Parts: sequence; C-alpha cells; structure tokens
Amino acid sequence: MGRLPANTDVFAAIADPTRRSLLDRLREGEQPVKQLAAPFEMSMPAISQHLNVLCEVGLVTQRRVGRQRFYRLNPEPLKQVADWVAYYERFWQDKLASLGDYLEEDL
Amino acid sequence: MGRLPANTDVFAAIADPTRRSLLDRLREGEQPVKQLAAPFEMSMPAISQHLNVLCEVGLVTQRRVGRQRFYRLNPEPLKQVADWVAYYERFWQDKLASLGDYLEEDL
DNA sequence: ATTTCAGTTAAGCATTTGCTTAAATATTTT
DNA sequence: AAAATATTTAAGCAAATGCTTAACTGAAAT
Repeated sequence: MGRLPANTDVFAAIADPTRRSLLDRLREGEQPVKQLAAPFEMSMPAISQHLNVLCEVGLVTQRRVGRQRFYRLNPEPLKQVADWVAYYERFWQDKLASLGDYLEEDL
Repeated sequence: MGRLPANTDVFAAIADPTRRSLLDRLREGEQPVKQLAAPFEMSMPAISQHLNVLCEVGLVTQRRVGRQRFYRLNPEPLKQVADWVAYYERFWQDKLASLGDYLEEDL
C-alpha cells in the first residue's frame, strides 16, 4: 500500500500542524499570503510550500489580486475525513453510554 | 513548528492508509496480529510497526493470550480529529444551504 | 529438549518531508 | 527605467517514514 504523498491525500495533508493552522486561520476568510504567514516563525517559502500542498489536495483555492495572492478555504475535501471518523464516533458514544450505565449501577 | 512524529500525534498516525485500514478492521473486534495482517500484502514486521505506532498514540491496546497478541480498538484519541474537523462541517453545510437557496431561486 | 508458531526488535535502505537560503517572476510604485 | 513588494521556484539538506530481511523472544506442541 505505502504512504500516499501529502499533495494527493487529504489525510496526509492535514497531518502537518502548520497546515492545520493555516486552514484554521483561513476560516476567518480569504487572505493574502503575507498576512496568513505572519504568526508563523517560518520563512515565506516554507509557508508557500505548505499552501501549495493544500492547493493540490483542493483544500484551498488561489486568486491573484495585483501582486498579492489571496488564498481561500475550500473545506469540502475534509468531508472525507469527517466521513471516516464518523464511523468511530458511535464507538466512543457507546463507551460513554456504558460509562453512564456503570455510574447508574453505582447509585 | 515542524511535523510531529507519527507516534505522538493522532493526525500523523492516521495519515497512513495502512494504519487506517488496520483501525477499520479492528472495528469488527479484538484480533490477533496474524488475522489482522492477513489481507495486507506486507511483511509481518511492517504490520507490527504500524500497530506499534497506533499503540503509542493510544488508538489501540494490546493483550497477550498465550503466544498471540490481541489488539483492540481504542477510538478515543480520534475525538481530537472529530473535534477539529467539526469546525469545518458548518462551512460545507453553509455551502450546501446556499446551494439550496440557489436552487430555490431557480424555481 | 527441540521444533514450531506468533510476534517483535534490529539494522539497513530508498523515498519523502519540511525546512532553509538564493535566485527568479510578476506587479506596483517611484 | 529602476527600485520595491509579494510571492514562487530551485537547490540542497537533515530528519523522518515505510518498508525489507535477518535475528531474537517467548509460549506451545511434539
């Protein structure tokens, strides 16, 4: 099977904390790279590369305005993650339920 | 920031498709390694290493019975993923809503 | 006691990753 | 036209990843 490259797989793309942070920041709306990169202690090229990965998996889109490049969130590919993790939600809900039962027994 | 190692971060742990498959298989219940590894075209050590990663992030637990090692799913760490992705669900729900509006306009 | 079975640990390797600095590109300002 | 600004591309590197084969550990069967 092997690990799929981060620029073709959503799961790999969100494995990096910097990339997750970038997505989080983009929730506040479309932003140019410089503004987006500001809080990170990392070189611009590093950020640019991360944005490129996000772009390739479709998590962001690009739009050029003058010499700026605005990036915008496109959360749809995250559905894949949401769908996958949803299968597990029932497990910890069950566990929570059993804990509830256990506590009730104790009364 | 840098990428956190896969054996300390849930997001990194589930980035590998083999590891996700292992978790998926474990949804059917506790299983010994050999049975768990059967469908994969990969050496046992490879599987063992993957299981070890899952163990270290707490996604599975181990139990020894004779010379077998039973692995059991512990989905709780996935809550972190579910919580993170939940913030984005509203975005595509909004998008879906706007699509709904758009379709209504069309009528 | 020795062989077999289930699984892990060790060592090594090719590839990928995330980063850096330096150079390129494109646009805007002067 | 030249300088400044915003960003990407290129090249290079150390570290991490996923895999393999070979050697080990421990329990069970012979």
